[in-house]
Amino acid sequence: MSPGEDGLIGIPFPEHSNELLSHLNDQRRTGLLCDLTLTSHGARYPTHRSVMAAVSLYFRRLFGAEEGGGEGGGGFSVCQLDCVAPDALDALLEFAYTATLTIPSSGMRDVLRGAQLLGIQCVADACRDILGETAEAEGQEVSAGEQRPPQATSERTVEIANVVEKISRRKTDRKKVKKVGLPHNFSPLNPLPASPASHPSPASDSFRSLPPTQPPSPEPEELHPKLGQNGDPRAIREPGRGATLNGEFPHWAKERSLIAHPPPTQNDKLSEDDDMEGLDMMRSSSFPSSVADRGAATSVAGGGRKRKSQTPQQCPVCQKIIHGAGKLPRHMRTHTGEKPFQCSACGVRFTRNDKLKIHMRKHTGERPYTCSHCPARFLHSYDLKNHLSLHSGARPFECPLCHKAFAREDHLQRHRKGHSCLELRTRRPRRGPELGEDGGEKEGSPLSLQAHPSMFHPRSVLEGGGGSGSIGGPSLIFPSGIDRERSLALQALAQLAPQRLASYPELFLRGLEMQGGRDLEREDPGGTRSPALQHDRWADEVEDEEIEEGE
DNA sequence: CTGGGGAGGGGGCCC
DNA sequence: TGGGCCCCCTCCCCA
Repeated sequence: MSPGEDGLIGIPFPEHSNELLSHLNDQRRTGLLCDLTLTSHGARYPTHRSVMAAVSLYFRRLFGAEEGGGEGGGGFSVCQLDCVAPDALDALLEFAYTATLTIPSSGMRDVLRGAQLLGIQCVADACRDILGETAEAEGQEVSAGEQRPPQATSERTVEIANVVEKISRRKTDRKKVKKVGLPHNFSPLNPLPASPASHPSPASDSFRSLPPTQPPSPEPEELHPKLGQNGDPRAIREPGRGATLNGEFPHWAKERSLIAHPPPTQNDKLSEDDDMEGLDMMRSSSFPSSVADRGAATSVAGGGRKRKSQTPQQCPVCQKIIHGAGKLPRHMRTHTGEKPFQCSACGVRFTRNDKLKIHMRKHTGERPYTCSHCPARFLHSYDLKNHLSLHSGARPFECPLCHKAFAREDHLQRHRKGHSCLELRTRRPRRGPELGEDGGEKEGSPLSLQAHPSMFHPRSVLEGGGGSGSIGGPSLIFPSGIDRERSLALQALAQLAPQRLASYPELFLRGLEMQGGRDLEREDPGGTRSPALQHDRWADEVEDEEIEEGE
């Protein structure tokens, strides 16, 4: 084999990053190999310097300067971050190790503040979106220029101190998970804005002058760091070795060009060409989002990354292969529960605008599907199709057990599931392995109910608890109170389409709220709802019946 | 139990 | 590549 580039084979291990992160999180929780302790108001958080440097621009700069500056080979072991509320720091650490940000709405501002201070851009962006705030609004006061001199340090620190006090007062409602309101400009038939820039809500007073971390944007409201070299005067270095949150914030602007990405816009794709050091790191710490991404990952080693075709794409949550360009975001909404399309008449919300369009027919009275044999009109084409079978008298769907015929396949399914012919059902154990071989003879018949070996069998991340194939891996730790699947979905969405985080409030809160109700009921943890599984089981039953008839 | 309607979700086609 | 539109399938609910 030639040692040249042609001989290289890229074998992707898409779960590697997830497993790696998961193991690091385990180490963090057990204190294993922790070489850095973050403290905030007495709370201590063992962590890893490498992880923090990877996720936080602040720490990257801090440790980079530490090593480059020769401040000591051992480095800091304790970093006091009293300027970040303990809960927020906890949430940010959780994010760093799980790629999941789980916070109550009441703590959103604390986390935003912490993310800004620590230079965790994507978290800051997400929080800003949730709060309906724009970087522009926050930056109004500090828009004088990108290079605010360090003289601003003193006022900055005072503000931070005040802010932290406010944070402490607000912490009492830490546990209250409230639904964040939709953006004010949300309107029926008008999806949530795709860009946080379209959120006109001003930032809160206590927030305006915090050091911004918004990436460079063409808007004149571009923020600039206001925190001076002593960002937090109360942060003290512990005896011996310790670090304070200081020194590096003025350099945000310098490095921002490395991590920045344009504000989410319609064209905000994962532009691999951009040198998005920080964000790429964070993204890669999440999980593969699609088949295409896996392919892309294989070419990363070569330097320039190519974006392969997005079709088909694999759902990072349920692993399902989604066919069709642009269909994955649509599919992802089935996990996140995001319903950006709201009926202006009744307020019902939908995941898809075409569903909303059909729904609107109820209000407009439009029934475009008219029966040619009777005055019956229908909202759905499939209803008309079913209806026509009544005229024709066709009942192509026959129960293989009791031979009762139905005009609709779903009615046959219901019949089969019910007790109608339960007593006639299979009386022998399944013969699994032979199933696929016999299926062909029934192909094409509605009665066949044949198995489709090629059909995808979705693996529910909720079932079994094993989750070895799920994105986060079995050891990913998700805080109680948030649905695991939706947590994964949120991660995936953040990675797939950052611009869609404009609708993050809905997503996030769906994730927090979804603990029951119809949606969960419909998720069918047992997987029985999977069409493929259903067909397989039916095929088994039909096969059994055939055997019995043969006997 | 059955017929019918509404809705959720996936895929194909097109722009 | 993403979104709109449509068709299809499936499930749930109601009368």
